[in-house]
Formats: sequence, C-alpha cells, structure tokens
Amino acid sequence: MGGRGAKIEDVARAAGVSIMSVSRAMRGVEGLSPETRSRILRTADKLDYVPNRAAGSLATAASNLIGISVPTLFDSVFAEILDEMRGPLLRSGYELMIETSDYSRQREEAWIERIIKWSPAALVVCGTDHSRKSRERLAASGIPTLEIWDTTDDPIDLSVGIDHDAAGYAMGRHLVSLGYCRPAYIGTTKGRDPRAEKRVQGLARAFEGAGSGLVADMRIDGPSSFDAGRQGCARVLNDLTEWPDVLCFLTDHLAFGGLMECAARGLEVPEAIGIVGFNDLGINDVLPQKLTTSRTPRAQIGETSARMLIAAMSGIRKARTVALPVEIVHGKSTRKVK
Amino acid sequence: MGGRGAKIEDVARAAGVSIMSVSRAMRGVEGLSPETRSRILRTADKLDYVPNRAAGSLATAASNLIGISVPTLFDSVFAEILDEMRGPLLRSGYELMIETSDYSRQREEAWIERIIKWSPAALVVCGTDHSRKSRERLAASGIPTLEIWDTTDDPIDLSVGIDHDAAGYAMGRHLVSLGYCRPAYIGTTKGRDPRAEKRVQGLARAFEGAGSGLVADMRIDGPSSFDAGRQGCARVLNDLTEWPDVLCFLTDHLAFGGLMECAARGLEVPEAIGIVGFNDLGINDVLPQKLTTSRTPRAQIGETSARMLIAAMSGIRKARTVALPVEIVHGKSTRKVK
DNA sequence: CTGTTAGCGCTTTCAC
DNA sequence: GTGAAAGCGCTAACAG
Repeated sequence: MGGRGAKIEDVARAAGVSIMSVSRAMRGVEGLSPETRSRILRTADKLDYVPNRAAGSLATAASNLIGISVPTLFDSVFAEILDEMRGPLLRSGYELMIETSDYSRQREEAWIERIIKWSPAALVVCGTDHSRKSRERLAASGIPTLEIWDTTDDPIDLSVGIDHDAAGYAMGRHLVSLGYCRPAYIGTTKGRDPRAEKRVQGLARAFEGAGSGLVADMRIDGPSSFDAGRQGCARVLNDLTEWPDVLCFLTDHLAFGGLMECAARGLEVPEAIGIVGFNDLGINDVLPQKLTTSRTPRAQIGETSARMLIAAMSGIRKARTVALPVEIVHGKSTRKVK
Repeated sequence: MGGRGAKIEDVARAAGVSIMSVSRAMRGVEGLSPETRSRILRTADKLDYVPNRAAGSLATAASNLIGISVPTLFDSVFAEILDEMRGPLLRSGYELMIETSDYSRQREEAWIERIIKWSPAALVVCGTDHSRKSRERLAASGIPTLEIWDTTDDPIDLSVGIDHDAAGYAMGRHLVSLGYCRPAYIGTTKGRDPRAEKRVQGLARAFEGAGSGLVADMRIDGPSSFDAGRQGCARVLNDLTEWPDVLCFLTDHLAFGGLMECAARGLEVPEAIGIVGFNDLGINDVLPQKLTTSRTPRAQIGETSARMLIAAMSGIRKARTVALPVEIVHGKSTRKVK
C-alpha cells in the first residue's frame, strides 16, 4: 500500500552506490561495470523500485509519450492503422496516448493544448484539415508531427496517407466506364468527415466529366454504421423522382446496410442497381457477392507512419509526404450496364 | 519554434506577480483577487504559456492520467466501452492512456510496470484473469484499479462487467428449451480470451444438464473476424461424423461469416441448422433474419465504470463489484426444433 | 567507471 | 490576497 515506494536514493543507499549509478543502471546506459549494474538492478528489484517518469521527464525536458488523435475507434480503419503503428513504436520505447476527436476540429485543438503539456516525443493527427490555431501550435511546438490518412503537398511536418479526391475520382471513372450515369451518394452528416467530402467531390467530378452527376447526396446523421447505410438507401429509393443506377456509400459497412435494404425490396444487385463501398473491410471477405469498393492501405499507412516517426524523433527526415495507392476492387455489386 | 516556451517565472515577471499567484491562477484554485487572476491569465495567453505537466506531476506526486488496457481495438465492444467512459472522464479533467494487450497477460503485465511510473490517477484493466505479479503490483500500488467486462466476487479493487459463464449458460438453456441438442462452438484460439472460455463452459454445462454436450469445439487462430467465422463453419460442416444442429459463435461477426458459409452450401438457416452469435452488434440491425444472440450492456459498462472511477479517485467507494445483466435476443437464426 | 553539483518547472507549506 | 523558501525525484554535465 501507499505507493510512496522506494526512490532512487533508497536504492543507491541499499546498493552502496551513488544515485547516478542507479540512474544509469535503470536506464541501461553505458558507463557502469557489469557487476555494479547487476547488483543495482537486483536491489532495485528487491525494493520494488519504480522510477518516477515525471521526474525523469522534467529533468530531460522530454518524454517517451506519443500523442495520437483519431476521429473515432468505431471505424476499424483507425483501429487497423493504430494497431500497425503500435508494435514498432513500443519496441522503440515509446508510449502511446490515443485520443478520439469525434471528427471535431475543436476537440482536436483542445487535445493538442492538453497533450503539449506533457512534452510528447511526437504527435499524430488525422487528416490535413485542422483549426488555424492547431496548425500554429503544432508548427511552433518543434515536436515532430505526423498527419495520417489524408495527404497534402503542404504538411505541417510529415504526412502519410491517401489522396481521397483521387480515390473518389478513380471510382467515378470506373463506374462511368461501366456505363453508370445516375450515381447517388450515401454518407454521414455533411462536412463531418473532410476526407469523405473529398471523395464525394472526386466522384462527382468524374461523372460530371462524362456529362452526368450525382442524382442524390443523402446524409444520415450520427456515427457511421450498418444501419445508417440501410436508412440512407431506403430514403434514396423512396424518392422516385430521381432513380439512381448506382449507390455509392461512405464505407463498406454502410454499403452492406444498403445491400440489405435492396434485398428487402426485392431489388436485385447488380442487375437492378449497383452498390459501391469504400475501404474493402473484413465483411467483404465473406460476402457471396463481393462489394465493388476501394481497397485502402491501412496496414501500410500504419507501418510507414511508425517508421517515419521513429526516424523523425532521431532527427532524421527523408520524405515529408508519402501518398499511398488505393486499389479498386472489382466486385459483383456492379456490372457492365447499357 | 523551439518548444522552450515561456515558463511560470516568465509569466510572473510579465504580470508583475509571484510565481505562486500564476500557479494559482492557472489551476483555478481560490485565493486570488479576480483582477489579478484575469490579468495573469491574459499575460499567460499572450506569452503562449503552457504549464509543464511533468513538473506539476512531480510536485504533487500525482497525475491526471488514467491508464486503460483492453485486449484489442478491433472488437467494437471495447471501442464502445471506451467511448462511453471517455466523456465523463475527460470532463472531470482526466487524460486517458489506452493500451492494447492483444489478449496477452504478459503484455498487460509489462504495461502495468510502465504505466505505474507515471503515477496514474487510476488504472483500468480488462477481465479478472491477470498474472500473479500484475495483481500484486496493482493491489500494492494504492492506485484505484477497475476490472471491466468480466465480473468477480474478489476484485483487485473495483469491477464492472458481466458474468460470462452465466451468459453462456443462459444461452445454452435457451437453446435446450428450443430443442437443440447437438451444439458446436466456433471461436478463436483456445485460452486466448478467458471470457470466451467461460461462456463456452457455461454453454456446454447447460447442454450437459440436458443430457447432451458440444459436438464440436472449433478454433480458428488469429484475430476475431468475419472470415474466421466462415472458415470455422466450413470446417465444422466438412466433418460429417458429428453434424451439429446449432452453431454457436464467438461473436455476431463470426456468426455472420458462418451464415454466409451456410448460404453458400445451400443450408437453410434456421431450418437446416441454427446460428447463434454474441454481443448483438450493429450488423444485427440490418440483417433480414436477425441473429439469435446475447445483448451485452457495453454502454452501461462504460458509463458505470466512469462513475465508479471518478468516485474512487475522490476517495469514495460504494459497491466494489457491479454485475450487469445480459439479455437474450430471440432472433430468426434459431427456431423451435423437434 | 563512479560520484558531485546543479538544476528541470512546478506546488506545498508557511509567513506576511 | 500574496509571496518566499524548500523541495518533488530524477538526469546532464562535469570532475575525478
């Protein structure tokens, strides 16, 4: 009980050395005979000595904390990216502090204010759309900062992600080439997710280039979910004035919800209507009729992020921006029309 | 640039007060005239003063950090619990440090060793199965500790969760009452998830009480996924010696994978075979044929956890253990047989 | 290889 | 209501 615990001084006394030797032994730095080191380590263990990181951090004016802000943990995309980053970062001795901003610039900004007080070794934020103050703070902090998931020519510091506009455009072109010309988009609250908006823009542009355009842009408020897709689909299909020939969803999960709605209405996919998702999530592995979607490189983003961060924290900087490719998955939920 | 930034002394000088007044102003504690306070706050803002948390933490021998260890972020169950806890905890001024243990007792133990160095305000771990050393460390630390998701009569400190054995048993009894007698279980690596094992035990016990038992216990290594369910289902169905009448899956997502496998084989559900999931996840909202499953109170666990933690950190302790109810969802993936 | 001397930037007393 | 002194527990820098 108590937590008061032994401090470095107690270990030093018990081991009959100076506190500096204990400090060196605990950190595993060199400049200590093997015997002294192991003796110190043994007494430290016996005393249940736990070094105080706050004291260490204060003395070095640095910490091993890496702050990471993602919009949500519900979207498995971020869980996958985080999972991929974690291993290398932990192995390099860093600790992760994960925050969810719920797609709020304001919450992200507040988090930056808070986390900076811990003198983190690096910061990771999602996307390239931040409040002005956030950008300023990050740029002025001198802390290596990585923007993930989206990509930009003008990162705050470092960036790794995909070009969402291009991904949307590529899918649009693909659909145009299949003969589709009356696409509808189904997603969440307008403006909530800047990356999603870029994809919609790219998608719309591709169709406009072919003389058509979005016949519907349906937003269902609330978090991204299977049910949002079903509801959005229902609303679009209830509107008989502009019957679409293909439904493009925010993610595969919404797309699956839409697929279920179509099935419930006896609408055959892809014969009567096409369905398109995004991300190529795990559910697509088990569907008898694979969704047409865009495969995003989550693992690669995570892995590259970790590598760049570790390098940056050791003062090495190579590429500032890395844009990874998105691949179109030709599923069975769309077909050649006309 | 630089991060060196202003320190409390600079603000004090600029505002023409002592550093103590600045300290008081920044923390919002009383004992300061309104004018002085606002003047200090203004100059702090002008100087972009960011209090150093490590220094504060060192001086007070405490921090506002709450360490949380969950097995994985892929399972939306944990994402939901975390999401529910986050709000109240942040509002009370705490910061969350989330760790994933990947279901490893050893990783959990290593994390406890690391996190304790930050003098966290509280610690949250998943389940009640920990290494001996972990339990000792947590009990001896004097830090409020909460075990979530599982439940026990003998918590390290506090606990909030569900009785997994009872949940498994209840589902087993329900299936027995429907007339099922040849259940198969499909999950991940044996022993990986202690909670899942408890559920399987409860399930098996219920059938044994009715004179039957599990005809198969199929484990697919690797993370919980849609595809693991599909594969597990395929393997069970390929084994013609012990044809089950109902398939019980680790989670709804595996169950959905199984459902797809059955569909691919022309096996009608629930006519030819029953399917049972766990958790009542979002996908169940959109399936035309809702899965029979157990609804787990994730939101309630998160909410209760936050409440108990906040109370415990202010020295208030009421119930040590809270066990929440699990509700059986009577879906269309099972039926009355015989 | 080991120890000594100064802090790191803040908060806790305890005066005034 | 405000301030001065004395650390919190550790590490950088230097000496030996």
